[in-house]
Amino acid sequence: MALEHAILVSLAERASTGYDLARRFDKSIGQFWTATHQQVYKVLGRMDANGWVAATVVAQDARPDKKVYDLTDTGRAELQDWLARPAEREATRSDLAVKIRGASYGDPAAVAAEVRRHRADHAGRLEFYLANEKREFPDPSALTGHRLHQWLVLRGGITLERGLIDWYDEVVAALTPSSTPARTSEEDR
Amino acid sequence: MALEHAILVSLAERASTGYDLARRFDKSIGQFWTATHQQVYKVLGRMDANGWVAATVVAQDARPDKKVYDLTDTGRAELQDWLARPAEREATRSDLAVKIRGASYGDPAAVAAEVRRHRADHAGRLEFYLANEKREFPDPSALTGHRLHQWLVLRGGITLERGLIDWYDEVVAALTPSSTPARTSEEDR
DNA sequence: TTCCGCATGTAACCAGTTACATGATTAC
DNA sequence: GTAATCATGTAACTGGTTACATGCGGAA
Repeated sequence: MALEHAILVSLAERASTGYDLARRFDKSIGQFWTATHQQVYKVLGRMDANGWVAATVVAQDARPDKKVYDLTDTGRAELQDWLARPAEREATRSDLAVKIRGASYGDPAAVAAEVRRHRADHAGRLEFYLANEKREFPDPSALTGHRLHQWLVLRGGITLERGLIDWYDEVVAALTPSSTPARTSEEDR
Repeated sequence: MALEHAILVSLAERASTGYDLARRFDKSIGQFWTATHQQVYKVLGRMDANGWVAATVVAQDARPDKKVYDLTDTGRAELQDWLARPAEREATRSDLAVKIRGASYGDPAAVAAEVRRHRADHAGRLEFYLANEKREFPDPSALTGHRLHQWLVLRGGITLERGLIDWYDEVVAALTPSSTPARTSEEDR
């Protein structure tokens, strides 16, 4: 039950339409919280009914009308309150880890290949984050306020991606019968 | 839809009761997949109906009867098949990250305190994993087969916990106005 | 006597996913 | 012509959580 709060944070940064929120959940915020547009609209409706957000209908030409949502005072108070409440430790769920654990009940080489595929995927994502960091936060030491906090979350993404990549490398090395003990290239670090 | 498969892996390692499976999901397997006993019983029922597992009722004295589940050939085939299928990239969800991102809309110091709390929690968990590793896998280079795979998953847990701790340290440092620039102790590394 | 471990479940609920639906404009 | 972008939604379903329920035996 935290999509509500992720939306509150997102709207605190900038008033937006459901459509736009959904897109933002594919990008920066989506690093640690994702949502489809359907889910966003549903929750936004509930939040509106609760008085946490309010919509302004904006007519556009050559475009469908849109509802721009913004926080109400109640919403802002709820956000503040939520920030002070303790957060649950989040349950990590990983299909791939379960597959690694079960590798000997199938074909370990196939599992290794799958790990390699995920390794590449995460390497790409890491590169994307690093490029973002360079572009958006060229001078981290000068950051304060919400820009600093945004950067910190990006740092989290970077650190976790690096961890995953390291781990996947370890797994691939252990699962590959290595006729050549040469390691995979490190070009992403 | 992967609790099924986590259970298949768990049962491949050892036939067990639902109760026992649920407990194991709090421990080793639970590192990357958790489940309550209610959920386990429900899924186990479905798997039984599907013919993936079969139960043997064992009467006990001074204890309630129990149903010991084991894989059927169909279940084993399904497990093998699943291991060869590609795994989805798992969506990371973190309340705490959302709070960090939104810190300036509340009290950043309170968020920092919360991060510190999680830091301690993960440090404890890391210690637990490291102790496990020492106890259960004293000589990793000698490992093969499913013991190797179990160790690899434990390694993943260790790597990810370390990453989280590093990140939390970075966040705490950035969020704390640091009259004393002394870092928090490193006793967990 | 009170709590913990063993052992199994049902029922209600909630969050999130997938499929389906509409409709205009703009870029290739 | 065809796909992508903007823009909003409904409906059915699924996976998982929370609350509730039962009952014995042994340890503190």
